[in-house]
Amino acid sequence: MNGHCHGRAQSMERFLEISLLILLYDTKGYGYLLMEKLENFGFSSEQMNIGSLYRVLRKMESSSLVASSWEQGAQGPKRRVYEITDEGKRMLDIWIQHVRRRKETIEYLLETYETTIHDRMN
Amino acid sequence: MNGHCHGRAQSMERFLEISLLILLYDTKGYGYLLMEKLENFGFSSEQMNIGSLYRVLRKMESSSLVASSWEQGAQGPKRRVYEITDEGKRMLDIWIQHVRRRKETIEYLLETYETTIHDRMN
DNA sequence: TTTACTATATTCAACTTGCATATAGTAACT
DNA sequence: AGTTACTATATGCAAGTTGAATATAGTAAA
Repeated sequence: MNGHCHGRAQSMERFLEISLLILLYDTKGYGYLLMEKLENFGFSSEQMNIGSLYRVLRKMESSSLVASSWEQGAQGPKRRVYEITDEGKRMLDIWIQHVRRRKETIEYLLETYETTIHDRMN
Repeated sequence: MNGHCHGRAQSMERFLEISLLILLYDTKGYGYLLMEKLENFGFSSEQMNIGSLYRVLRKMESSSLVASSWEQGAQGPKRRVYEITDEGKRMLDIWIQHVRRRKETIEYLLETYETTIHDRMN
């Protein structure tokens, strides 16, 4: 039910979804691997929990942002491998615009903070 | 229980708390007024709900980030007026560092997105 | 006395999250 | 064959967060 105009604008989950869509834009990926790649996006394996990752991937599949299939890796159990869909690309495009606005907001906040503190120092 | 090392790193609520501390750094303020000022920080009065604002202000008082007192305005009912505490300033200082890191993460995400999309275009 | 506005606060249902746990295949060692 | 370790996916539950609606109440003008 979370289109681009409804629901919470930018929760951690939304940020996670966006990161995953970017990672999957290039190449397919499965949970455990994506987990590692997510570190670059600020989801360190300490604070990021694997259960949430699998949950959000299933949710993204149910809303057709990604599609999955089972693949046998070199060793270990089968992997559920995800790839991005056209709908996923379309949604990423929309969500990225929100991220840009969020970036501006953060910049405004930091500037305001620095101005406020600086004025206090003098 | 949310010190600077525990709990969710940057929910909307945390972002709201930081914005409020910055607003209160300069001058005292009360709920209804702060509501308007928050627009600059990306909390538009449409999407921002006043109930959440009052809730978070009370919570911030209970954790000693702000202190409140009742004041009679020019007209209308009394206002609960908040001011920042030393503890609030200390916490803001810590949280701002998190925001800076978050800004970097967002920049990384946007750069990665643009690179990914650009590569696809050629 | 009714309507509108300012102002604060609470309730409730729905959703989100972290943590723990369950399940299970592979692989190495004994 | 049994144990341990590792890879991999998934679910259950308690606690926390949120949005929307509602409650309360003072002021002020019609």
